[in-house]
Amino acid sequence: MNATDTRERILGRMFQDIHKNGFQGLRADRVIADLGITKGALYHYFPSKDAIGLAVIAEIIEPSYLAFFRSLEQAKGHPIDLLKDHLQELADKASPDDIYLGCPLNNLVQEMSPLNEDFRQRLKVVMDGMIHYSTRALERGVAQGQVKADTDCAAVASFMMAGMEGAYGVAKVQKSLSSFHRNIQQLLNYLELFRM
Amino acid sequence: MNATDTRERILGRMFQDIHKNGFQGLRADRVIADLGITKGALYHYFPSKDAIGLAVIAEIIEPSYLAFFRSLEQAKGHPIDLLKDHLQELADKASPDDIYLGCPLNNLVQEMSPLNEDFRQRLKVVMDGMIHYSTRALERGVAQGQVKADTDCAAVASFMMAGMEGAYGVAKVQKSLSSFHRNIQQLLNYLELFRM
DNA sequence: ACTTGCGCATACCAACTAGTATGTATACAT
DNA sequence: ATGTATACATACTAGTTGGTATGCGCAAGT
Repeated sequence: MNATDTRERILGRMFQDIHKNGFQGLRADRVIADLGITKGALYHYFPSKDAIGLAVIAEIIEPSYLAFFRSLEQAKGHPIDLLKDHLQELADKASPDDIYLGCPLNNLVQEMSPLNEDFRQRLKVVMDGMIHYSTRALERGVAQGQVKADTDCAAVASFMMAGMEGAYGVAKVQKSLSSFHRNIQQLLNYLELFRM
Repeated sequence: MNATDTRERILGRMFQDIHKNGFQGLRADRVIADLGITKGALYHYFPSKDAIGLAVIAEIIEPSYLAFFRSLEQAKGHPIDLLKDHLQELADKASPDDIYLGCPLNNLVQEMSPLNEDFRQRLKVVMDGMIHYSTRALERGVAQGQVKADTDCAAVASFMMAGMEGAYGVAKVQKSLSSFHRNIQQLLNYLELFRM
């Protein structure tokens, strides 16, 4: 096993532990014991606990969340359909555990935004990115006559994220996958309003 | 100062500290030092840290959140207007700090639902209550011809909560009051769809 | 062969943190 | 007056937690 493997193994488990317990609930000792490594390895790769959290955001959360939204730039098709399909896919792929543990991005936003400005700015980059690419997709739709001309694309894109995160939150406290599906369905209905 | 005063002073500060730092970030020592009392007083009223959190939910969060939604049972007026007015009031009254720290209910939901089943169930009671009373208000609206007959009242009520919580979350990471207003406005537009 | 630096392991610590054991002043009932 | 419960204060502890200091094997460059 080479060096990058160890680093990525650490990050992967840290992500999982943060997902379950939150960043403040993350116990580095627990994770490294679980991985069968020691503090020497951990602090060889990361100078502090905060650095671990920021690396998880930058190297795991941001790429996975932005991948789809970046792809909108090159995507063919009706932007409303593209966005709806993505939400539908999120709903279809969501396991009970995904719902129970919640959206990793949303969890960290709720927990860390008021506590650590570095975290907030990193998380904001992800959120702003998702909104930005969605906005642009809708604007192209307007230009191409696929989306109603009077649509406030930025507002719709922003509310799509809000609805998505809110759907995760409500489903999380209710521990209910069907609740998530119902709320995503309502969000899909909302998006449909802006189709030309 | 009598006994109930002390207990309520403790709960109030605990609520504030949880609001800022989360339950896992709550430091009882910090709060009691701030209040000028000692551990003797704290553990006289609460057997454990968990008990403090549950008391905060039951005695502070639940009453304040459910007050409006319970009032819907007796309220006169168009249910869509009642719900919209409440959301508008939330938006109008929200201070930058309210946005920065987020919705206390939502914060606890995100943090504690996967970690502590007692917390989750307490929080679920609040959330279910809000949805329940909103659903009933919409259903009365259907019966009175104020709300479209084919409305899935429970789904709309549920999504209203999701949209509200999501609006808090997006605004929180963006640290932006105007973001909150924009998203609430979109939620108001959504609700308007169901007016007869 | 010898140094250098990487990739860890071991041992340790200081600070914290929830919780406890015990004492005590005051109010109130008897 | 005396017992009793309430409402705290003081002092302490056990367990944890992030972080550090140090050492060591090994691979690669010279």
